Amino acid sequence: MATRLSDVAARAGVSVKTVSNVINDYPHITARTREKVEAAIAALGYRPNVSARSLRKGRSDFIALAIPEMGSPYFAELGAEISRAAKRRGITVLIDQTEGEPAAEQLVLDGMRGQLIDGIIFSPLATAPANLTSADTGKPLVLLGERPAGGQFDRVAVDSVQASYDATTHLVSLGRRRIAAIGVGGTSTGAVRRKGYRKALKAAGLTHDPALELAGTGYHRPDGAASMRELLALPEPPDAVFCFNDLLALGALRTLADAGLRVPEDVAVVGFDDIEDGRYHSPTLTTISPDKEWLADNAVALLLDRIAGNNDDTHRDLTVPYTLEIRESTAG
Amino acid sequence: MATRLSDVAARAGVSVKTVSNVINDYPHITARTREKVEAAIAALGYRPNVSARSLRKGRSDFIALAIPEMGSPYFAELGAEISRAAKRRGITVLIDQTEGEPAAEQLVLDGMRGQLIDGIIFSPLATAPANLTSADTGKPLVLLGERPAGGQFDRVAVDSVQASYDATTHLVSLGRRRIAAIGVGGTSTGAVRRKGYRKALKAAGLTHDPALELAGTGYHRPDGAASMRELLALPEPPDAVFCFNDLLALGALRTLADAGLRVPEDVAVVGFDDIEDGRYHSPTLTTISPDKEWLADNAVALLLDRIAGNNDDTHRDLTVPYTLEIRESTAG
DNA sequence: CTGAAAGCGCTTACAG
DNA sequence: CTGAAAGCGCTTACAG
Repeated sequence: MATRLSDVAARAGVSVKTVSNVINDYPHITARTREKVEAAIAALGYRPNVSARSLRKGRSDFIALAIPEMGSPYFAELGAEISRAAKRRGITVLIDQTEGEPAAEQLVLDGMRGQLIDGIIFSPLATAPANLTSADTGKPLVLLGERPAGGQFDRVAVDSVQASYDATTHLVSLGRRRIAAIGVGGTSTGAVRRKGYRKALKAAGLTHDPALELAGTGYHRPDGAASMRELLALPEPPDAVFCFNDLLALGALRTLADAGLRVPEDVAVVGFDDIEDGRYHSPTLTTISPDKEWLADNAVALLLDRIAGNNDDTHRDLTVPYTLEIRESTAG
Repeated sequence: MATRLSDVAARAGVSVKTVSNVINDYPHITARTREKVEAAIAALGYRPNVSARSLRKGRSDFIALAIPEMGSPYFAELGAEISRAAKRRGITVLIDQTEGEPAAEQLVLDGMRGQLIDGIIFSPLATAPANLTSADTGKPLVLLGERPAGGQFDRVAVDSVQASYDATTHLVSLGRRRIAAIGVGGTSTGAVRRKGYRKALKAAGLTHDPALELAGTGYHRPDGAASMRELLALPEPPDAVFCFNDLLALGALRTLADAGLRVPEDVAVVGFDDIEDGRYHSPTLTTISPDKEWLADNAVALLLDRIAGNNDDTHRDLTVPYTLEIRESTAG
């Protein structure tokens, strides 16, 4: 039915081994032999069977990317970059949507893929560090995000404390004094970014007001919109808001527009992620812009290095470069 | 090294066949045997090797989704829905980013996946119908989008002519008379949506003005922004714009904001896709909203039906339900 | 229900 | 360079 290696060999008049050598770019093939084999491959439309290859070699050249949701712009953009970075290296990426559910994340770690993948890039949301430690994937794993890896795994992440410090300090430098934060709850992202936020307030001689720190229930536009409504209902509303991601900021901007408030005159807004929406929103959104291409490229490179067998015990922790992009939402 | 089926069999004190039967939910297993086997699986942490299974069965329970780019909101949202729909049925989705490049699309069709996948859901951009016809994937294929399938393949798509007619007619009903269109160029999407646009103008007794039909170079925000700038530079600028997707519309809104024009008072804007950004933009975006979950579920169901062996010759063409969501960009 | 065996399509020592 | 053969881990007739 499907053409096999042996069919190609027969047609080219060479051994199976030689065809395999050609396909895998092994040395010691004369140009003439290579030509013959390639002609036979083309004539038969032969494609190697990856299941068979993977079964035999124990390597598939597939890696998994496990993210909470691919419909969310930050993860969509990141997934696109990681796919590209992998493709450049001849690797295919399988994307797992965990929806942030512990069970789904555990499935990923348990090797749900049935030994098909060679390694995994994992952006955890629900899984606690303790569980991560016990996760015996048996495959190399690179962590994304602020969740501390406990020195167990390689990790690639923005220095969120410093970035949040910068974002908040920017608002301080504008003369704002009642600076709120949206997204402090739940995840470790919230905790880490709040740390930088508070640090900046302290450095500016401001005390943080618990009433201005909103947790919300998630990191999406509706959560930002709802949190902003709470802030506006305060006896003394804020004159600036640092949202812990752009989606929250976009939701907050929507609430401010509905309330007829001017941005940045009445309330200045800063986000985090630099997703494309923020660059076209009215007003355009000031934000922390991590270098996503750098992130993707280094995460893939790190993983492939481990897959290739580099197992030294010094687990690497890479810090993603970022910039603060000042746009209309803070600079009228 | 890795535990195998035979290890489980040995530990459970049963035959390899019995373990396989349990794993694959075959009948005629006593509860007691099943328990023993499941205990052994749990104790050993056994996971079936999908490469071996796929090699033997000729089926992997993997399908591919080939889209131009996963970083683009519409495709990101659609990909998320398709992943979910597939997961519900025990199927895993591999996502291929073609970047709309002919070579990449051809690779997909040539079965680059090396017979790993059971079928493919394909959203073509560059590949012409003629090439599609000749594509001998050897696997079931479901087409997405307006590109006519020529009766060759199953297809799931919005009735873009009708939807564009509705969008344009909505602008007419607002009393607008100089209604521009952005995105008429290049792709078959542009051609089809222009058809509906012109039809609506004609039905309203308006003639279409070539100066108001902008092709642009793509379907992203910058393209929409640039096209809108061209329209504003016209001696007689439009009083409404139908953008052939939301990204174009969001770019156009940005240009209008920069120009100090009011939406919808000066210019009304309609998009197509209903991506989440449009629901939070200021102003919120009126748009054609296809039922993405319906689309995803039916595309997956159609493909799995073919994979299961339904090969009747009546190729199916499913029409995705949609609504016109009227928001601030047309209803002040 | 069980057990022994073949075979899916590769890669890889092995002997030449 | 070639050729013959083993084996990756499954599933599946086959005989019982």
